[in-house]
Amino acid sequence: MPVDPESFLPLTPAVFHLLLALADGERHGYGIMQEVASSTDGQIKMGPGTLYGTIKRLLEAQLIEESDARPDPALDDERRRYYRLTGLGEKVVRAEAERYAGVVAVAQGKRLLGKPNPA
Amino acid sequence: MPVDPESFLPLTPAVFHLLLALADGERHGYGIMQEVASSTDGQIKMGPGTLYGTIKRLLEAQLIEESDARPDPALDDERRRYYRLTGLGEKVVRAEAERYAGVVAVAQGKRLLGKPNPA
DNA sequence: TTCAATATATCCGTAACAGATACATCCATC
DNA sequence: GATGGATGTATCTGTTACGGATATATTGAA
Repeated sequence: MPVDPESFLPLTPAVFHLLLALADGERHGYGIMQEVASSTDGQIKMGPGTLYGTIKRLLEAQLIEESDARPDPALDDERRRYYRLTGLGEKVVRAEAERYAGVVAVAQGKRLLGKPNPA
Repeated sequence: MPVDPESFLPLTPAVFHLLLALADGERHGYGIMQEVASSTDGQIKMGPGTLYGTIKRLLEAQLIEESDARPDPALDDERRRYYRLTGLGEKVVRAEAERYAGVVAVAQGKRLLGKPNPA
């Protein structure tokens, strides 16, 4: 067991949201910003300072890596740099998601929330 | 509508865990520390620096207030200072809990988590 | 051609975090 | 009665993350 994903927890909100944005496929920086904003319904807006600073730290920690893969050249933009989760990054984001679920369960136990909607 | 609870969001993790610890009744500082540790299964450990600094800021923001109420004198300790949520504090912690639930739903949508356990 | 949106990147002030330190009391044990 | 660990509050301070401002350039629509 080389690295324990749990040792990265808890993640800062910026780190978690960034990893979460990459959880369903690679994206470029600006696309991460948009995904965070849209998936949180505009509640979280990551500015460029937070975005690129966090990307740099996540690259160093090897939770994400840059990708050479390019989408359909017709849709591409030369300036873009694409990133994806590493294997470790995926384990970490999953562990943090589970921690979040645990916190939500605590909040439910204290009757701050309605019971989960089994839709 | 004097103050919008949403305007406090997102809370920092320390603030959220502290408010959550008070959500089911008043506690003293040290008791908050213990509740945070036990409710998160030891994953979150709040040291005294974070604890008392955060309490001070939450008092100023009027999300919590000090309580004069004393439990059974036989079980009490003179040194303790008890805190409880204000009406605003409760609205804020509920709003943040809902935001957390939303993030968990996003993680579920990206298949990072099993479906919620309808136990 | 003009302008907003896209796209990446750095700089830096502010604020939160978190460990170290301090000090006192309570309580169980020897 | 002494000792020591847990309880309890509080401050100080170094480190770090955050986040707005700024810079620069390209794309694409009007």
